[in-house]
Amino acid sequence: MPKKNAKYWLVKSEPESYSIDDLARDESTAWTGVRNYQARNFMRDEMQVGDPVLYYHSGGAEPGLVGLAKVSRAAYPDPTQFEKKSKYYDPKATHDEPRWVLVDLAFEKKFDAPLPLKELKQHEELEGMPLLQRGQRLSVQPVSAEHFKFIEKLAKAAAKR
DNA sequence: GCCAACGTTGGC
DNA sequence: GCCAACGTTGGC
Repeated sequence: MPKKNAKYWLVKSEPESYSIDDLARDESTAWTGVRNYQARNFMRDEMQVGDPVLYYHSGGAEPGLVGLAKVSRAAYPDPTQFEKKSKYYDPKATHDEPRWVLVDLAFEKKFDAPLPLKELKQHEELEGMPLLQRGQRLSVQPVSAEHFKFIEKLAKAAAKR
C-alpha cells in the first residue's frame, strides 16, 4: 500500500513509442522527454518515491488506462536535454541550469483488462478528473485519491468480466 | 506585454 | 486524416 501522504498520478504514453509492456520488460525507466512546464513542475515539486502512477495509452484504436507504475526515483535533470542528437535536445538548457527534469517509474502491474477512455467517461464518480477534461493534453497529471481508488475498483471488476 | 502564427497533442 | 484545444514563439 502507498504511504499515507502519497500523491497519485497519471502518465500518458503512446504505446508505439513506449507501452506498459515495454515498462514491464524494463522493470523501470527514466521518463524522458517531458517538455511542458506544468508537467515538469509536478515532477520536480510533488512526485515522491513510492507514489502510485496510473499508466495511460494515448492514440491508437482504444485509448485508456492499462496498468500501474510507481515513482522509483525523485526528480533529477533529464539527460536528453543536453544531447544534441536527441529530439528532446534543448539548446537553452545547461548543466548548471537544467531546464527539464524527470522521474524514474517502476513497473507495478498491468491491468488484466484495459479501462478504455470512453468507459471512464461514463462514470460520474470520475467527474472532474483532469484526464477526462476536454482539450486536456498534460502528459503528467495528478489524480485525486478518490478517483484513484475508484479506478482500482474498476480495474478489478473489469478483470472478472 | 500583446497577439497572431505556428507546432503539438490526441480523440475521433 | 481531420480538427479542436492549447502551449510556445517572435514581431511589434
